[in-house]
Amino acid sequence: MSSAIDLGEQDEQGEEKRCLNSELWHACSGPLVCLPTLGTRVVYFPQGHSEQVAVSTNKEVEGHIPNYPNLPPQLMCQLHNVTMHADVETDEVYAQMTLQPLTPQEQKDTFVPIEIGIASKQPMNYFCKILTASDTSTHGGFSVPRRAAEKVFPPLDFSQQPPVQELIARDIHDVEWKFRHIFRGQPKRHLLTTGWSVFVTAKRLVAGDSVIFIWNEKNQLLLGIRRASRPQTVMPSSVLSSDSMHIGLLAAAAHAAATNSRFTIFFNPRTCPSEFVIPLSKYAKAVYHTRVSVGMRFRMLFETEESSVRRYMGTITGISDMEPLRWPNSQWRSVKVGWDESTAGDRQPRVSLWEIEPLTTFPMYPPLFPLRLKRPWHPGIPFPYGDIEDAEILYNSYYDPLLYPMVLPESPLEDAEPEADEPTA
Amino acid sequence: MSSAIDLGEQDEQGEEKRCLNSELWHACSGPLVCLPTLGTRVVYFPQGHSEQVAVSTNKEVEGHIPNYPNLPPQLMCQLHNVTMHADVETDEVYAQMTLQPLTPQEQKDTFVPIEIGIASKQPMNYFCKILTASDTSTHGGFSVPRRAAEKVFPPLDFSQQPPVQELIARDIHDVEWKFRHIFRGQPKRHLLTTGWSVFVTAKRLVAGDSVIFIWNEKNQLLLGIRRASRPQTVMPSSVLSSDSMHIGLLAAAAHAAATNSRFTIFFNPRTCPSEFVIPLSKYAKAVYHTRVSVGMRFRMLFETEESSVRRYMGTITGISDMEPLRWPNSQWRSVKVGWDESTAGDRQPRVSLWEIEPLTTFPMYPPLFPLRLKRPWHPGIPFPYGDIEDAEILYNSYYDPLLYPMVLPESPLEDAEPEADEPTA
DNA sequence: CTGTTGGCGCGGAGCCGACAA
DNA sequence: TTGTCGGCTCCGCGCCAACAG
Repeated sequence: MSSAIDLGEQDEQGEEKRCLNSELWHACSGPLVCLPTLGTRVVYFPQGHSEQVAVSTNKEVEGHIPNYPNLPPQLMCQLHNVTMHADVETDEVYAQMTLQPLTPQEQKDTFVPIEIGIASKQPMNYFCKILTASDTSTHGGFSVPRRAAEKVFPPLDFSQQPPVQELIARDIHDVEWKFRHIFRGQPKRHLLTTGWSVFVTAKRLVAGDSVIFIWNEKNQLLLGIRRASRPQTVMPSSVLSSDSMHIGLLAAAAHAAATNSRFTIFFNPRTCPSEFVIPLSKYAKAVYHTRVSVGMRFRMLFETEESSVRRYMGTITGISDMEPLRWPNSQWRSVKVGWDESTAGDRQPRVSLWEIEPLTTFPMYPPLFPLRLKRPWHPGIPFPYGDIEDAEILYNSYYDPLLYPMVLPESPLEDAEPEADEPTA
Repeated sequence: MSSAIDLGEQDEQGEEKRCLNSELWHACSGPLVCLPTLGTRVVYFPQGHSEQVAVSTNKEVEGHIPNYPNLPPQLMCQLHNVTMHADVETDEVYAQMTLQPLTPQEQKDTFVPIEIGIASKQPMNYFCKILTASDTSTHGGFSVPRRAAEKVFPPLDFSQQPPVQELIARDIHDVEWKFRHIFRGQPKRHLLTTGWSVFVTAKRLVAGDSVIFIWNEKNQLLLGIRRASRPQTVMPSSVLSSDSMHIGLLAAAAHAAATNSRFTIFFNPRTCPSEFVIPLSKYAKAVYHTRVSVGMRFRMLFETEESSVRRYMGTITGISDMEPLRWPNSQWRSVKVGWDESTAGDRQPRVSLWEIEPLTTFPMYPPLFPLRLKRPWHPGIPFPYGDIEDAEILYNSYYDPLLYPMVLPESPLEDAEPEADEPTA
């Protein structure tokens, strides 16, 4: 029950619609969302996946979750499939990925590629407007900001009085919507009148939601929506308990890791606090190439309400495991931070290394020869700072995996305990 | 995001609304739905739970699902909580249950109680009408069947011309809806006019859906809906893959069974093909008290479109495991049947013993003294017909657990294999 | 430049009985 | 008994410019 944009091989689930311009999907997802490239190697974080489920179901884990000792906090995988989707009911965008954990041999043979994912190619001719009360009321139409209209709408014929034209825009399901675009009033302004209210009604838009218009290279007008209400989106509680969902994602990943078989995940960019499938190269660069220490200043990108990007500044206050018992030696949100601005409403108190940009860059010392790293991030053995709470200085390695091939552990599972189903504490 | 009707102890999830008349929930669920009683012992069937997920997500299991050898096909549990809910968006009814697998000691001490669940007390003064095209069009109101109006609506004052009154009905979320009830036209008929269309719009009703009006003992008018479209209800595919959901429910139940801890399930009576949590007494009566054989005739209750009940006749064509590899010795849909009427559209080709009513009843031979059954339905040891495909005659026991206490296996897990995460085939 | 409001006209929501099934 | 339709009325959707921020 969703439209799909297939980025690669055959979609396993027989989705029908494809070939929709992925610009619209990315525009709806936001400027910071970046999907990994099909066929490349990625790192999957069960903790991040769990966070998404917790946000989606609006419930933290309540019951007891079994341990999966063979499931590392970061799981290297081959990305076999990436498809973009949009919920038919709500137009909520999400991506489906098919991952396959790498065998020890594959990990050994791995060379970290250079590419770091599909750049979130924000289209040039687009605009995003937050709907006002007037835009969504039944009293009138949609007031188009002047610059927006001139940039993304076809030019009006100003010989007419008033200048009018019909706009045809396609939404993410490839459905056509027609609007009357008129330039009138005193002072003059661009308006969408006829056709606008049926769109608002059909999409159930309210003041505070946003619409996105895109004029792409093929001279097509695309139309997307983004809902304001972050809290409590879908609540599929009537299907499966949230505890079972948490167990399900962990057990599915653990099973796939144990058997080197494929598993499928969904990524909801609008609800998910942080991406939990990232390119291996991005991970390697951040973990082995970056030196961070307590007190260090950093920048981090955030999305604004108007769908643009701004930087927030902060200071690293600690480096430690987020969940030492369940996920020891995890890179997920291992950096504790404080934010400069007091209005740090939804900014997390913990971030991951690849999310931030340290300000004080140390000079790099490339090694004289390719360094062989003996299981540099094996979950079974501690990190350099693995036992240090709030370490003073952390530097992972001078080794640059983007410049030199990275040698990976020969057998990441060889000293792990047999998988059991036991309580944590 | 749902209303809840609490049947017992404190709801763990902090739901706010309660105390709604459960008559409405049962009316919306259908006349055959019967929830087990709080505090009693029940039998949980992972296979049935899996069926519900498959129907809800509209996807069969595609990937590979790990085995859970310690999870028996029928799991005896204590029922700690039962709450009735309705989805806020769709009014879809569902129940939440908290189950706790019994310890070997508890199973040993079990006496099968007599009660067999909350009788689905269909209220007396109610009616259910399938909406016509005229009922749902914007052209007019709702045509009330004469008998229905006279039975469940307050009597009109026929001294007026025409007789009119205002009806106030509460839906399952306790929201008030007001309607103008008038008796007019030539010939005279009961109609709901003002207020009806806003209800149809708000609930997104279409022709084919049903409405239910109930006049309960407290002189309250209740109003429920039932949607016609059985196929593809909610599709929460954007949260968790259906494979992960299947794994999740199995892993959650297996973990709870291994640790004797509580787990939570949701039951959707409108989408679920068969109830997968049934009272222990009902199970025991069907499995130990009933003799069935190939060729035997039986009756089974089904719900009609008009929310009433009718019997369909059929013949038993075989008795065997539905999924011999994954669920050996399972009572779930162990009876293969053929239906008399060729229009057996959605009637399953396999049913469970407790769903049918054999027509040829053998005389009962109560034992002279309480019979001690050594693990009569332990999953690790075969049933009397466990190795027989399409057995000619099956009789489980003359022992009647409703008349005599049933002695249960001392340790249902003692000879099970250690839990592993291995492929099936 | 753009959000909101008063004015107002017209299309469809919605009430009615007439039919017929 | 009740589903659908033509007729009719009137409410409110929706187009317009006038403001003001």
